[in-house]
Amino acid sequence: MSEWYQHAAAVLPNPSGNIAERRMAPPALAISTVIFALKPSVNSGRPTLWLPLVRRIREPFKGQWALPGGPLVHDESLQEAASRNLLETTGLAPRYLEQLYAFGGLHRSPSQRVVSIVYWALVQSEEAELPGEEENVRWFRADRVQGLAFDHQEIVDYALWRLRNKMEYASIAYHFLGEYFTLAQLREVYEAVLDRPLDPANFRRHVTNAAGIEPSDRYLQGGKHRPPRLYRYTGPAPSSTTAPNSTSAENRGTP
Amino acid sequence: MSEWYQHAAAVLPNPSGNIAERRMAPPALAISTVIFALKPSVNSGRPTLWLPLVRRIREPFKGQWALPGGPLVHDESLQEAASRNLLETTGLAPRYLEQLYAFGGLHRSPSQRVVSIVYWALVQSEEAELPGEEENVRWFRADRVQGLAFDHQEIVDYALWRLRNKMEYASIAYHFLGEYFTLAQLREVYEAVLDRPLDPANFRRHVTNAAGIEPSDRYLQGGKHRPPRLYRYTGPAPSSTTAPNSTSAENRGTP
DNA sequence: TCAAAAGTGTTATCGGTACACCCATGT
DNA sequence: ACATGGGTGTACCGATAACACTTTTGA
Repeated sequence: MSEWYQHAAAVLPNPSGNIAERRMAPPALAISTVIFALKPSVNSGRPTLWLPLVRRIREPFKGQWALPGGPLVHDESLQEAASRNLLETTGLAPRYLEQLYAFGGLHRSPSQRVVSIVYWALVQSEEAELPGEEENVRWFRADRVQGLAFDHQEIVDYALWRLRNKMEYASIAYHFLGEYFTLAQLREVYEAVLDRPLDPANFRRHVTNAAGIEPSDRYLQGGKHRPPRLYRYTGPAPSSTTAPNSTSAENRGTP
Repeated sequence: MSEWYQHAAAVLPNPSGNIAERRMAPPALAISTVIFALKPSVNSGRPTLWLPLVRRIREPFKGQWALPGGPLVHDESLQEAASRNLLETTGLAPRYLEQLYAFGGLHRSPSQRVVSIVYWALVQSEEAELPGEEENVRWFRADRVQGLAFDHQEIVDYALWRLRNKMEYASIAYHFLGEYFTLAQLREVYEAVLDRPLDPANFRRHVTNAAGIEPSDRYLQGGKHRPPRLYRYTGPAPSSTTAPNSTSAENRGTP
C-alpha cells in the first residue's frame, strides 16, 4: 500500500525514465490520506492527536515514514480511493473524510512527476488500536512527526492547520468520539486539538446551544465524582461527503 | 485551449477507448480555471460578476460552453498551468489565484476518465476587456451561466460560493481593483459579490480598521460631489501563492 | 465531611448593526 | 442653496469571556 510509484512507472515506456521521457510523460496521479485519531498521551493520559504513517519499503526515501497512499485506479472516485487507503492502513472506515489539497510541485518525487490529491480523515479513538501493529505501520503524535518522505511533512502541517481551523467553526469534533459522550470528553477533544484549555462553563453553553447535539437520559457511571450526562450528536453525518455543494470543504483564517 | 482531451487520448492505446482499456488506463489530468472579473451591468451600470467561458469545438459537448482549461504538461506546476490558462483565455496575469478543488468523479467526461484540478482567479475589471472578442471566448454573468459542458456548472457554483465565503473574512476584494480606489468603489465590489447592500458607515470603519489598507493623500476628482479619498492596499500580495503554509486555501461556513 | 467534577448564574466587554447627524463639493 | 455622497458619533444588541456559586457523587 505504500508502493504506488510502481503503478505510475508502468505507464511510462521506460520505468526509470530519462529526462526527455520524463518531460513528455503525463504526471502520475496518487491519492494520500492524513488520518487523525485521539489517543491517550503516554505521560498525562490526556487525549492527544495521533496519525498513522507507513514505512517505505522501496526507493525513493526507502525506510522513511510517509503518508498512506496509493495510485488512483480504475472505477474509483477520489473519495473512494482515500477511503480505501484508510481501510487498508487502519482497518477502519472513516468517520469523517474531506479533500485537503492537490499537491503538484515539480520535484516532489525525485524519480518522476507525481501529483497527489490528499484527503484528511477523522477516526474514532478506540477503534484506532485494532490494526495489529504491523511492522510497517505506526502511529505518531501529530505535532511531533518529522523527517517524512517527499513533501509529506508540509502536507501534515497543513492538514493539522486545517483541522484546528475547521474545528473552531464546524461540528467535526464528534467524529473522534463514539455515539454517546460527555461534555467533558468533548471538551477534551477540543483542548487536545486546539492545544489550549477551555472554560468548562462557557464550553457547555456554547455546545448545548449549537444545533445537532442532544442530551440523552443516560449518565456515565463509574467515575469518581458526580456522574455526567451523556450526549449524542444528531446532526448531519458527513461520513462520506464533503464535496462542493454539500457541507463545504473549506477553512478560513491566517495560519 | 479548449481541447485537452486530445492530449489524454494520446496516452491511451486506443483513443476512443473500449471498456476494458478505459478501466485500466490511468485517469487523465487536466487543469481548469474559474476566472472572475467585475464589469458594469448593462442595465444599472453597477458592477457585477462576470467570468469567461470557452466554446468547445469538439465532442464531447461540442458547441457548449466550458471553463478554460487544458492538460497538465511537463515542467509546469499546477499553479503555473492555471496561470497559463488564464493568460491564454483573457490575456491577463492573475491578480489572485488559488486552488479550488480537485474534481474526480468517474463519469465527468463520457469518453474517458478525467481528473480536473480547478483553480479560481480574480482579475482586474478594466483589463478584462482587452482580449479582442474572439469567437470562442465570451464573458458571462457569473450568476446566470447555465448549460455548461461536463460538470462545469457545479464547479462554477462552488467557485462562486467560495468567492463569496472568502470575501467575508479575507482581504481579496482589492484584487478586483487598481492600485488606488475609493472606499465606495471597494464597497461596490463587496456588494456585487455578496449581492446585498452594505452600510457605508460601518463598512468604512470595518475596512479602515483592518490591516493592509492605507489612506493615500490623493482624492478622486471629477465626481459630482465631495471628492472621496483614495486608498491603497499595502498588505501581502498573494499574486501567485496561496498554497499551504502561505495564506490558506480555505473557507468556512455552510453553503 | 470533604474533594472534585458537574452544572448554573451573573457581569463586563467587545464587535456588529442601525441610524442620526455633520461635512464638502458640483450644480 | 441644495442635493448628494463622503465621513463621524452613538446607542443598542448578541456573543464571548471571566469567574463566583450551587449540586452531586465517591471516597
